[in-house]
Amino acid sequence: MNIRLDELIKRAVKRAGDQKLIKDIPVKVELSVPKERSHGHFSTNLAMSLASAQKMAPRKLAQIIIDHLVDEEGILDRTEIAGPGFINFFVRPEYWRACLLEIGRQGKDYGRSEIGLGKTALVEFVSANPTGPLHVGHGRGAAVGDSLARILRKAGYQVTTEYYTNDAGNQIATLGRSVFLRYLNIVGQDVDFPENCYQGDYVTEIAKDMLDTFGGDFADESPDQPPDSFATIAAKVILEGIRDDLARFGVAFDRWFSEKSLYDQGAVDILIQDFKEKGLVYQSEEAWWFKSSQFGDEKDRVVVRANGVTTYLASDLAYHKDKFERNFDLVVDIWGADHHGYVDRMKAAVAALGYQPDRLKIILIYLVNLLRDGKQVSMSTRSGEFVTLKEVVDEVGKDAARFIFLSRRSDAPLDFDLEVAKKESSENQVYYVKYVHARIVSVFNLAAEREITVPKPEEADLLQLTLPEETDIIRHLSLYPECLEAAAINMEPHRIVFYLTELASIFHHYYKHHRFIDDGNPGLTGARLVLAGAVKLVVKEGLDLLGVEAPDKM
RNA sequence: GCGCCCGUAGCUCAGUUGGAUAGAGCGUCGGACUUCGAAUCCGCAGGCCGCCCGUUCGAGUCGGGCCGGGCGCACCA
Repeated sequence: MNIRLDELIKRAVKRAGDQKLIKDIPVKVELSVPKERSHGHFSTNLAMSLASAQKMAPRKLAQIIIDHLVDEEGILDRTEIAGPGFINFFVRPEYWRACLLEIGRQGKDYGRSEIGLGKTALVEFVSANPTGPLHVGHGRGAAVGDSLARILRKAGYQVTTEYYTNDAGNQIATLGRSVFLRYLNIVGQDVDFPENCYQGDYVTEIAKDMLDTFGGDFADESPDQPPDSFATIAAKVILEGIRDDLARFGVAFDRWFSEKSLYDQGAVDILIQDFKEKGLVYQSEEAWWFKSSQFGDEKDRVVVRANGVTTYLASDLAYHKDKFERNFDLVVDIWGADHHGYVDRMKAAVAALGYQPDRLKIILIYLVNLLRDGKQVSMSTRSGEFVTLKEVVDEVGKDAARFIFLSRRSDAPLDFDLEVAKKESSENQVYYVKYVHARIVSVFNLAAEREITVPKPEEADLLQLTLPEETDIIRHLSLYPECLEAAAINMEPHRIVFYLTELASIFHHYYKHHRFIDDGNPGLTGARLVLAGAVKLVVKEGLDLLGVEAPDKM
C-alpha cells in the first residue's frame, strides 16, 4: 500500500535521470517506518544507498530526488532530509483515507499479492512414518507447513499440500513385528520383545485389535515370521490416527502420497535404470552409488545396497522426480532438522534429474522443547515415552498450540510451556491478538443496539481520523501487504505472528484511550467504526493464515 | 575431526535483507475500571547485540578466526 509513495519516489529519480542530473539507473525503493514520530510517517535511505553508485554526497542526492517529486494526488504534506541522508515523508490525511478505502475495496483480498501468480507450488510436510502417533515436534512442522501453504496461496500460488507416507521398508517391517510379538504375548506365547521394536502402548492396543480381527489364527506362528498383514494393517490404523490428529489440529492434506506406490508402479526401478543409462550411478563393492558429489554433495550415496535392496534415498529420488514431473514451479519440503545432512543430496538429486535445484526449497524445523511450569518434560521415542500432538491439542487447544508453534523462526529450537499455553492471560499472546477481534465485534454489537450502522468507507468522513494513534493504526494496516509478501518470499510464517501482535498492541492502546462510539458526533463515530472494521478484517485474515480462529466472544 | 543451525535485557524472542538514540512480550516494582469487555492500558528498572579482526560514510545484520550450545556425519528412515 506504500506503492503510491514508492512510485512517486521512483518517478522522481527517473525524472532527475532524464535531466542528466544523476545517472539513469533503475532503483529499488525501500520505505521504512521510523521509530520516532519526528522522523516522519515513512522514511527512505535511498539517497544513501545510491550515493556510491552516483558518486554524490547522500544529502545532495536526497535534495535532487526531493526537487523532482511530483505529487499529483496531493498525498504529501512535506518532506525533509535528515541525518546522513534520509528522506522523511510526512503524508496528508488524504493518504490515510486512501488506505482505508483500499482495504474496504479489497476486503478479504487485501494483502493478496501477485508474486506467485500463474505459478504452482507443492508443499510437502509432516510425512511422519506411520509407526506411531504424531508427537509435538510433528505438530510444529504441521503448523508451519499448513500456514505456509495458506500464505503462498495468498501470494497467488496455486498450492497443493502433500503428506508422504513411508509405508515401505524396514520401519514398517519392524512395526509389523512389534505388533505381532505383542499379539503372540497376548495369546500366550512366551517371546522376547527386543529393544529395537516399538515400545509404545499403542502397539499393544493394535495387537488387541488384531486379536479381535483374527482371533487365534496366528497363535502358533513363529515369532520370526510376522504375517504381512500385521504390518499393513498396523500402518493403516496408525495412519488413520495421524489423519484424525491432524484434522483436529486444523490440518488437511490435498494428497497422501504412498512410498509403497512408487515401488508397486515400478517408479523406483525405472529411476535406477534411468540413472544407470545416464551414468549417474556406478557400482562399487557390490552396491550402486549415486554420484551426488558431482552435484554438490560431499560424497556419493548408496541407492541399491549390496544385498540388492534399495535405500530410502532411492524411493525419495523417485518421489522427487514425480514431484517435478508434475510440473510444480516451486517444490517445498519441510523436514525435521535432524535430516539436515540430507539437504545437499536431495539438491544434488534434483540437479541430476535435470531441474534447477533452486526450485526445491527445503525448510528445516528445529526441535520443540516441551516444558511444564518451566521444567523440561522428558521425552524419548525409543522408550515410548513422549507427549503426542493429540495430548497437547487436547490440553491447550488448537489455536494456542498453532500460534506458539508459529511464533518463532523455524530454524531455531522452540520452548513450548504447556502451562503458559493454557493461560488466557497476556503471558499467552494468542489471546492478546484474538481479543482484538472480540473487542471490535463487541463494539459493533453496541453500535447495533444504538442503531448506529457501520458506514461504507467511501461514505464515511475519514478525514476526521487525525489522531496520531489513529494514523499509527492505519499505517500499520498499510504495511500488511508487505508483511505477507515478505512472509511468502522468505517462507516465514512467524512474521505474521509478530505483525499481528504489533497490530494488537497499537489497537489496544488506542482502545483504552479513545472511544469508537461518540453519540454527539456521528461523523467521527462512523469514521472510527470504519477504522475498527479494517482492523477486524486484517486480524481475522491474518489469524486465518495461521490457522487460528478469530472469535466474536471470548 | 568435518558440516549445518543458533548466541541480542533476568527469561522467551523480533530486528523491515547494511541505516537515525538496538525493540517487544513475560517476569520484578509502582499506578489506572461510575463511560464501547481490565483477557486491557500507563510508568520505572533492565544491554561490551558471545569475543577478536576485517569490509565502508555506517555492522546486531556482510567476510574471516576463535569461544559456547544444539543437531547431523549409514549399504537407517
